Amino acid sequence: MIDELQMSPDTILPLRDVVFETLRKAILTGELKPGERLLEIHLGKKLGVSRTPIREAIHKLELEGLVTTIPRRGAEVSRITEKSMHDVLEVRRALDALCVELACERITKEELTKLEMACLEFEEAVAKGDVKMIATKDVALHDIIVQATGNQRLLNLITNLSEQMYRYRFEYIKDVSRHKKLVDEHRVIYESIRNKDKKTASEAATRHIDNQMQAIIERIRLEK
Amino acid sequence: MIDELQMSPDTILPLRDVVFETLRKAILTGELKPGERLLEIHLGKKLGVSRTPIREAIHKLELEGLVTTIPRRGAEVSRITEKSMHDVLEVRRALDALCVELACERITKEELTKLEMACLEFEEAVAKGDVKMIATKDVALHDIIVQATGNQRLLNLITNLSEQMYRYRFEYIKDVSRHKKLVDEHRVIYESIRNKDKKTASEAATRHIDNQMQAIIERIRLEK
DNA sequence: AAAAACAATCTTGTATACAAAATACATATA
DNA sequence: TATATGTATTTTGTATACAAGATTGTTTTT
Repeated sequence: MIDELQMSPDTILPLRDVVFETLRKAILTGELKPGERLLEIHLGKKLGVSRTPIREAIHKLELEGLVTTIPRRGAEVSRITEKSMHDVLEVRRALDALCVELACERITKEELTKLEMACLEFEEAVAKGDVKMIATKDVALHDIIVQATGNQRLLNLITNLSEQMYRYRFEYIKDVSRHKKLVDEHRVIYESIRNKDKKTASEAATRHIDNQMQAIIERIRLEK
Repeated sequence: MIDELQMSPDTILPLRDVVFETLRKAILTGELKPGERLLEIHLGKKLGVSRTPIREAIHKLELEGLVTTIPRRGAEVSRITEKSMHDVLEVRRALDALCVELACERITKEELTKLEMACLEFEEAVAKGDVKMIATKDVALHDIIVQATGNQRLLNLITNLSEQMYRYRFEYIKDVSRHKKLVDEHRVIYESIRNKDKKTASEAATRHIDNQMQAIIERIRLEK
């Protein structure tokens, strides 16, 4: 007899979710560009589904902030302005500071070990100079910290805010001269969390986002 | 000839938005109770519309966190747990602190005057002991501060988080013994924003939410 | 030639129909 | 009696049809 049997949960993912993920990815990777209109019939034909799941996916994307809709006119990919990105990063900075403070209080020994590992793996990626790997390891590291807060709502919000800056995630990594700074900042964050030193941790996290903000805003100005 | 003509924007509000507002209000006021199922045909009959706008409204509510849906089973009003409320308030506390800090930097003279007025009106309501009025003036006061940050994203997030605790908004006001504290806290917040004293302002804002948290969590424990 | 009026087309908003999955209840079986 | 099985009902998921508003281009008028 079988004691426990777990079925793969996404065997029959609803179409609307498939469409949502597809469009989301297309927007984040820049395949669908800011300002581009999202026509329901057109997308439906392209993806081989009816308008209904397309509509539902578009609405979900709207709530996530990735698309903007005008009544009786339809949806378009949200335009990114310097102001909107600044707004996002300003909030993100505060929430990241909150994250590390809460992590100081609540992180477990296991998570702390994982965090140290993530730091090392990040340094390794930097040593290799592999930009894609650096980005991946950076996300992994921050993920561990958010998880350690145990706050689901905080996790959701940070995930969403990160999404808004996805297109620019390489900007602050590409500049090799910043690499040492990045490694140092991660180390400070890790050590201050280990020492339960909230003040140092939150200052480091704030600086960390500040640096990214600078790089991203610079990039947006260039796009004009 | 007419130079400018502004049409009332909600003359032809889409049905889905009407339904959304209706359901939202019903949930916030407790007419629809946590755990209650939201059946599409049933709601459609009740509101005199088809399933389509109901579905779209439900999805929007889901993204706002007010309802939870299980695939192939449907939606129900989100259940409020002590943990989930704690998560919400923990984030809210940090964002409110951010708000007053940004307000210190960016508030205009006009907004500062409005804020002072709002403080006085709040005190007036407290003097009268009118709980409903106190709640209204409290919201108005905080609204001015969020507006003063000029950060649209922050405004959206705080609005959403406030929504999650709407049902409990009277809890910390009903207790008359807390009234003096509330008035004092508002005054400290106002004055420190005027003096551009970020530290004092953010500490006061944090305490302000902490007090609410205490009252609300207490209330939730009693409900069990 | 410029502005207004009109018509054709496109696109969203809403309703409805049908398919598939989940649930509940009754019946059969050990 | 407890468990399993089968069936009817309910409910969501998706497709499609139709109505109404928005857009565009053309024609008409001044």
